[in-house]
Amino acid sequence: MYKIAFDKFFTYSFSADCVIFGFKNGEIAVLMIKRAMDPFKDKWAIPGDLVYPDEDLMDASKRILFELTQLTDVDLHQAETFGKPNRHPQGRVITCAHFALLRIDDFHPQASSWAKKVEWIPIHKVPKLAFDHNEILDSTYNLLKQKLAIEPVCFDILPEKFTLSEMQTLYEYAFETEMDKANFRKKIKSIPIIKLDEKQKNVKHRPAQLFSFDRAKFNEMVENDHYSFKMY
Amino acid sequence: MYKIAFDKFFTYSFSADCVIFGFKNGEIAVLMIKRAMDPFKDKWAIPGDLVYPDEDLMDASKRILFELTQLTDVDLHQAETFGKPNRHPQGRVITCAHFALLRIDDFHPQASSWAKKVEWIPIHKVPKLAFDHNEILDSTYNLLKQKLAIEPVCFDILPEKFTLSEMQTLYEYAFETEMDKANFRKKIKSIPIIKLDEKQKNVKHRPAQLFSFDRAKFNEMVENDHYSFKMY
DNA sequence: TATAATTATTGTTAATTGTACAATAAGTTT
DNA sequence: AAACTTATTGTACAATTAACAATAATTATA
Repeated sequence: MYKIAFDKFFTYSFSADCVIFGFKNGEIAVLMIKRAMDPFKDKWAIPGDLVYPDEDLMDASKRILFELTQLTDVDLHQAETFGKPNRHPQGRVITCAHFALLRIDDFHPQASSWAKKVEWIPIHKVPKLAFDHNEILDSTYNLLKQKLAIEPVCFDILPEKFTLSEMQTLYEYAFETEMDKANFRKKIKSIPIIKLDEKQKNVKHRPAQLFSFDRAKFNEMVENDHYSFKMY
Repeated sequence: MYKIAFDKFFTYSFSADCVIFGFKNGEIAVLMIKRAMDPFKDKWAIPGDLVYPDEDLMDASKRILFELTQLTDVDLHQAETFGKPNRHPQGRVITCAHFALLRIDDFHPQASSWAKKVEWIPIHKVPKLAFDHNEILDSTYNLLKQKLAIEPVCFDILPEKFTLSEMQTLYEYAFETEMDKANFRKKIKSIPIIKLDEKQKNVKHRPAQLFSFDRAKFNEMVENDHYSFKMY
């Protein structure tokens, strides 16, 4: 087998990046940190750092996300791996992107370690980022859109109690298309959601009915009936 | 940043694996090599090896595939990355799986380097493999099935000239479901395929019409009409 | 208090697509 | 020539989608 070159620092290392998506004010946003150190000091970046030599990738992602943003209990999934030899100015770093969807209101990220700031940035307002992080973000956002079409991940990013209009707005934002209200409701008829005894509050118009996702029923349906989630 | 440990060979290295799919005799098959060296000597494995420190991931995949099987001009795509700390008995090796679909009849793999044998093995007859390669194969095959549902990749794996029954058989095999012939033909009506002036030969029954995929038309349709490929 | 404005929710119809199954066609084998 | 096998086309009905109309429940305003 090929021997790694031992005479240079950083010749061959591996990192994990965590692309965290949320939904707020009708926009999908991504959690970014401002770097407190070089390279790319003061630039916005996706939270990420090197994986320890004996550490599992997923464990590393969770540790790194916690170190930089203090977030815990985030359900991460693997995305694309980026390995251009020159993507890191200080040496060869191959990085494996991970992503998660979470309810912004239920989490309270705080900058720590070498992260100077943490902030939710709407996906369409993300500036030029450190390293190849714009490319990583694009790839991962595409993956998110694909997931939204075939898995019930919208309920990971919507509030626990949501209105049908909020759900529709999420899909309209992600798919960049306007949908008919009546038809949207018919389209989602087969998804098991629970009509709550609660309505929207503090809105300047007729308050909408609140719903929540019936995950147990959904899992049961998938097992029994070959139900498959489809939104597009 | 974390420093990689320099005092052990193999502490931290990176490999690329190439999962090559083909379609023959009504079965999806995968190209496997028999290992000529330890660890897992004489076991079947997915072609793969270490990435050079200054080599791009995709370049590495192509080089490695060529070194082990002599295949060139294979269109590889990235799949999942596997990074359990103990997945390689000799040290930490993170591997990035890649996959390709090709027309078996157009390629002639030959074992070379430390590959003792190369062989197409039907996906449902794959034995216990070296390392975590069964897991890698499963993950990549799932990706293939997902692609078959939403992209016209079936035409990469079917012969250049194919019959509609062959196409149906491929989908029936991948989705593990029987389909109605008449309805299958209606379902694919919107996919641009060219009816050739040629029929099947050397069959013991009425020969079927041959078709080929009209990729130019397909690309045009995607651009103009928001056409989207859907098979499920 | 009535009316306008806004958003939520439900309904109606026609067009499209999917499903089940029948019928016919074109070859090969006996 | 008849039987057999597979290819190909057609038909009728069900289910889904899409466009658009209508109604309901609130809040804001005159």
